[in-house]
Amino acid sequence: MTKAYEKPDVSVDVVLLTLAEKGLKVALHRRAKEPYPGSLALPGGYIHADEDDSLEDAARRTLQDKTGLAPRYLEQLRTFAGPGRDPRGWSVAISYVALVPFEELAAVPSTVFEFYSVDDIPALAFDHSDQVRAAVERVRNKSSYSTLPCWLLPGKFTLTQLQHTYEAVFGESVTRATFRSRLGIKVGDVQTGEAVDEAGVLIATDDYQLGNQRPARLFRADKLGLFKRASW
Amino acid sequence: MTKAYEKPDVSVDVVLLTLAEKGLKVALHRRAKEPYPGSLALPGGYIHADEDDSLEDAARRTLQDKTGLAPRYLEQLRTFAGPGRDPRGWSVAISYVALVPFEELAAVPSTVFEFYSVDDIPALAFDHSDQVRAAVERVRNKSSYSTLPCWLLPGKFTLTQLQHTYEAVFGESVTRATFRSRLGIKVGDVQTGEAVDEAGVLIATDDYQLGNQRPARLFRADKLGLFKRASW
DNA sequence: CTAATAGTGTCTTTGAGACACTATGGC
DNA sequence: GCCATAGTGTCTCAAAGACACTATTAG
Repeated sequence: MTKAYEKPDVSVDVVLLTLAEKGLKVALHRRAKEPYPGSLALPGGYIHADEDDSLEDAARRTLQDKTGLAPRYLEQLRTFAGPGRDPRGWSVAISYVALVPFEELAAVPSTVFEFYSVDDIPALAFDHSDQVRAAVERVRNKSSYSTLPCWLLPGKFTLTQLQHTYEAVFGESVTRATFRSRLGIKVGDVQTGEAVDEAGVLIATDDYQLGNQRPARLFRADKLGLFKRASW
Repeated sequence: MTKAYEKPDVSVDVVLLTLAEKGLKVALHRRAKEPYPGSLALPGGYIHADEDDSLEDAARRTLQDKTGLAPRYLEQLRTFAGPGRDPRGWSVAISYVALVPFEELAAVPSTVFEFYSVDDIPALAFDHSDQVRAAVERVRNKSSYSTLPCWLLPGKFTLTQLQHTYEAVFGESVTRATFRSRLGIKVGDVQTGEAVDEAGVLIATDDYQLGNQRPARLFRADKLGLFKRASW
């Protein structure tokens, strides 16, 4: 009963998603080493028992090492495991989802990642295609009842930009008024600066985005807000 | 770069939940061995790389070995890990939630488990309290937009029993008509046997539960159904 | 002034939920 | 007949969403 079972390999993979003009994209890199050299894969790596204090730490360290990025949104997705996903044997991969504004990715050398539309994913190493599918499903689903899409935008954004983000995530359009009422923004509060979404998370700043039109108030979100009901 | 990092221990833990008269209960057993001998803990065990074909297999095997149970509902919850959760060092625990009808537990010897109300959990070994909390949160949340509570009932059940189950999970009552409309059951369809919930998962059988009143049609659910909108 | 986009008031329709009425068994 | 619980029809009120109107900038 106290037989020592062979320990499986344990790694952390990160599904890094961003929003480009044509919709959600996933960041993939080309593997150099065995197994699957030359294949596209998610960024990931082994846990470093001596330096990682948590799984999230390991995920952040992996991204930091490979790209220098520190994503503002990082969430555990699910754990993928089994005897067949890695030719070296029984393995465990704890998968994370990271959301990064497209603008931040300009700082990453273009040789590190290739970006692919999440609705048109090529063949990937290991079970990484499954991980991407699960991540996209999670993001779409969670966006329907939360302020999650805020993390695909820069720190400050207009309501119209946020609306376009939701529309890109879901591939569906709504009217401005409908969008705002879905967020739970009470009419009249945008101008007074008391605008607040249903979850009390969207914060009106005193800055405006100027341009060839009426200036638009800029908002920010500090934490994830959950709506009472799904709405998309 | 090819330094061999020490592999963490990997185990699977199961949060086994059931519904007794006074609400949701979690099954706990008293540990015999180190670490934490004498403490209450979740059932769990190491992965057996030679016999487990998946994580879910490992979870099922664990339950089978300890109790002989084969839960109809089993779902991966989340992975808990870190250097501090087990005194033996960096460890990874993939947590599963299992739902079992109270009736099925009669077959398990009463010495195996003690049942505790999920809203009044004692101190547990490792981070098992966190796991229970997360499991309950998941079950409550998912019940608000799915037919998940069906798995807390025997194979066939009346709509009233199902309503009582939802009410026990949430600790809140509604009228019969409200409950049925939440499921999306169209009026008039219960009697004709075409009754179907919003997700098309509740199946009307031809059996009725008799008693000192008008007989109630029995239903069954084969798979989990998701509603379009949360409703509790 | 016009063009362009931001913000809001109003109306319609849908649907959630409370209530009360009808149905059908055991006694 | 009565009691008890199952199943359903109806009404009300609130929220979702479309549309159109007003507001504020640049040029």
